[in-house]
Amino acid sequence: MDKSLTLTAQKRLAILAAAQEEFKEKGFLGASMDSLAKRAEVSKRTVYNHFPSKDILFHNIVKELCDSFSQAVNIEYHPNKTLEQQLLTAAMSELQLLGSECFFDLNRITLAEFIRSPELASSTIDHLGQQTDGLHVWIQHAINDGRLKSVDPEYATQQFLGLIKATAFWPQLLMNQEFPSVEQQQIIAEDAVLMFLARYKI
Amino acid sequence: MDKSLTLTAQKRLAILAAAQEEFKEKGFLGASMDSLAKRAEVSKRTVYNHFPSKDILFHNIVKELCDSFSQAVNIEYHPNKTLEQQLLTAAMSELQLLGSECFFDLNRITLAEFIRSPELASSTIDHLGQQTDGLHVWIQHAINDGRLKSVDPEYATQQFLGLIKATAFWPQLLMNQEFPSVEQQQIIAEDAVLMFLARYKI
DNA sequence: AAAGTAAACTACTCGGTGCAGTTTACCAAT
DNA sequence: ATTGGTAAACTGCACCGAGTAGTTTACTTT
Repeated sequence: MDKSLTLTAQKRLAILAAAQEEFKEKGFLGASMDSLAKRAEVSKRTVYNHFPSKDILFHNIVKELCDSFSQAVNIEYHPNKTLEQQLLTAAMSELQLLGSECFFDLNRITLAEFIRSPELASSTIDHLGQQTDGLHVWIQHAINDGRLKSVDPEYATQQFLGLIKATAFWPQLLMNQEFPSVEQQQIIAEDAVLMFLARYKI
Repeated sequence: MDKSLTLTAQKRLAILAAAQEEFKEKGFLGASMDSLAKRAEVSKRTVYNHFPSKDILFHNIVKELCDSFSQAVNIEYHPNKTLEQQLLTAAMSELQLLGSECFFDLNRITLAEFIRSPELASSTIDHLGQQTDGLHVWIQHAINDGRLKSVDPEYATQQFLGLIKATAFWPQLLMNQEFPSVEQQQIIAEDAVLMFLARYKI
């Protein structure tokens, strides 16, 4: 039971874990500090010793989840590889991100609040940076290299990701469909690449 | 002020309008019956005379919004028109739906709750039917007619709509970006059609 | 008489605090 | 190494003020 962790640290972890569950299940408003404390098997007073308020606890959870998948989708432009190959890699790595549990949890927790309060959204997005940045930079490079038609890279990125998320993100988030299998992911990625290049490749 | 409406009916409309605002701003949990009644300039008791509970009022709002745009996106397959032409029409009409205020309000109100509680989602979706049905039937027809590659129509529909929603729905819902102008809509629709047909046209 | 009204009221739940008493962690002295 | 002491952390409980959904009452308007 010791696990080489001071008891205080154990409690803290228990609180964070319980808070994550609670927020995930009930959202920010629905979550209750009493229920959360009970779930963590910790006195409510202890919760408040670690985190002064519900808001601060919530932001800690969000930040924790953000950091947990800081390995962004980094795609680098290689002039001597085919666009197909590079984009396919990007698509698969995006799919892996979408399928990862921590990323999904983060979205499940935050997006519901985003819809209601945009100011919360912006603060989190600032902290998160742009995980899509890699792709839109890649597109810019490909355009400069004369291999893609001139197009707003942000817009094209949205299209590409939208194509993937349409089948591998929104249905799972909104109607908890199951995440596509690896074979299905392959098809989704290939379709996205084919469609995208059919439109923009020179 | 009379407008040939019985006073009871006027109050009812005021309540529905106020409830819509309240739910839209604060979500189901955040909305308060007291605040709602004040907003409608109506006694709280009157609210409860019309709607026995908060849940029932909420479902009435959702149903009302659903019905308000019952004109679904109906696209019919015409064997002697070009696929481009038909799909473009469908895309534009989808964009018009996405841009319509009542449709957007419906989503703003419901999707946040959907993310949290899938069972609520399913009941509403049942009542809503499938606004995408038109398109997926169209795709099936085009496949049977030998003009599109064989593909799961549901999947292809998701891709097509995902392409459009990526720029004309999710950004507006989550980070309240402004809705694209008519010219931008035209571009979005054309891009979606071009990409889609480049992938699936025979 | 029917419907609407304000206001008080019930029976909660919520986030957050205060406090007395217990447990843990850690450091020093034996 | 065991002891003892101290400071910090944890506990449980009562409590606060505010706010919730929903009800009741007593009164007014139409």
